[in-house]
Amino acid sequence: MVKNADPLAALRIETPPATLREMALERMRNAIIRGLFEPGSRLIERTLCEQLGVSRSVIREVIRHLEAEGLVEMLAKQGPIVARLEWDDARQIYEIRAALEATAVADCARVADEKVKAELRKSLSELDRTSQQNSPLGILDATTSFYRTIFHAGGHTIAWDIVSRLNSRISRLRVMTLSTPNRTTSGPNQIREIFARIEKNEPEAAAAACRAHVKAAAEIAESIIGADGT
Amino acid sequence: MVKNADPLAALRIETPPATLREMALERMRNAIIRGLFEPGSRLIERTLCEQLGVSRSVIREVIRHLEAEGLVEMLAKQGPIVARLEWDDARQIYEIRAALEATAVADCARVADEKVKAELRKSLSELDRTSQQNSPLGILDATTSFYRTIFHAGGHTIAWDIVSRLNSRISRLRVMTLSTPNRTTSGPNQIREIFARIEKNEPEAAAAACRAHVKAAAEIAESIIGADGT
DNA sequence: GCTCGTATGTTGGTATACCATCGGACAGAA
DNA sequence: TTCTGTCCGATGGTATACCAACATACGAGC
Repeated sequence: MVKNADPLAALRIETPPATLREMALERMRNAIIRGLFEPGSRLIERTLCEQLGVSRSVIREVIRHLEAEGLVEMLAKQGPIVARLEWDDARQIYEIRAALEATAVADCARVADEKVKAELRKSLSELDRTSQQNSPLGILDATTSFYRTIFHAGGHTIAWDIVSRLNSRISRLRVMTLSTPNRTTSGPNQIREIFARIEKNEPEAAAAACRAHVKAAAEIAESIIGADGT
Repeated sequence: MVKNADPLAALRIETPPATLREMALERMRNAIIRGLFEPGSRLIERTLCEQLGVSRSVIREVIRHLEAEGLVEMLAKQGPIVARLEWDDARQIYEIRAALEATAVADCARVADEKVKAELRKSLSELDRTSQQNSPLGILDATTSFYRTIFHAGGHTIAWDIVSRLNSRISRLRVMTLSTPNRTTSGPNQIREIFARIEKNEPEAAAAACRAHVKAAAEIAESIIGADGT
């Protein structure tokens, strides 16, 4: 009975996470988030089969998953389309984000040790790099990594799942928001402010900075979406 | 071009929402929420096929959906099982609920008109009836309907989706919580308190009452789960 | 010319077939 | 008795086949 002795744990052969379905899910989700498909455009199952090189069973199961995530809508008698985003939905999403992120940031500021702060600094430098390159997608990734650290530091794994999912629904909006001229500098500055408060372990101030950040993003988003109606 | 003239809207033939998949999804979700399957128990696809009278394709797509909802977990090389619930997850869920429900309740208290209040009263009387019958499932339904009204009144449809989904993940816990001896009376009393504040349009007080309600539920849940480790 | 009916192709819904892998039972050897 | 090798049933992963419903195009009839 030498089972699961800790020193032997390293021997474990990790199961390849490679079912076709999981790979296809990853690809599809990314494709939608990255904006490869227009919102409202139809997702023809057989076409996707060819594009991804898998069978319809796989595609259909992936679509079910994305449907539950809110990235795909089903039109009765017509099939799946890339989910459209009403401004009212986006507004709600920003509100929920503000609530959850502020809580997470505050908790993070309470417990953050040097290790967490170091990780956050790393994300920040990545943020600097990508924002100098004016790369919205890069900024998005860096911001995501910043917040992921914050949520996990405070033990808010479920809230992080929710926020991630909400973010993927407004990803297009976020990219447009980030492409706004002065946003390229103001966004990172606000995030730096959040970090500064976390660094000093000031929960309330950090949460306030976080709310301000989300609010600013929401306002830019509204001006964009109000203008073009997408 | 007489399309969509309002008076004619009633003529529209509603699409029967009846694809096998949707029906199966509903049944399966309910079965899990109602506790017909033990958490951790395996969901054998072919068995479910027979039980529901549909093919594996349908079952598998439903499982994909439930997986994304967090009601089902996939074990590599073993297949789907009913999701288990760690106390830490439940704790997080109660936290998130407290945040979202308090916000919704406050907003509802701001905008609630007589119509909303009447609806809430209806749910309350249903709550009375079911709690006198000592019917946990009935109490759950009435509570759900109470909160649904609140969330929709304040326009928080997305938050409602999230809360519903979270609640389904802790449904077993909720039922156990409601079965706690004094909970049968204390729960409804707290909800009545929330309503009283909404009725008087006192947002802050309503939110506070709501937080107290969720907190109490969480504490009972912790005592239960701490005791039996389920 | 306009309208309606019909044919056809596209598409999603559903069922089934095939395969690799895993787990346990069983048997044989040390 | 215990360990080990093998077999077989169970199970999920994947692919394919079939069907009904819808959309479009086209043609007949007014």
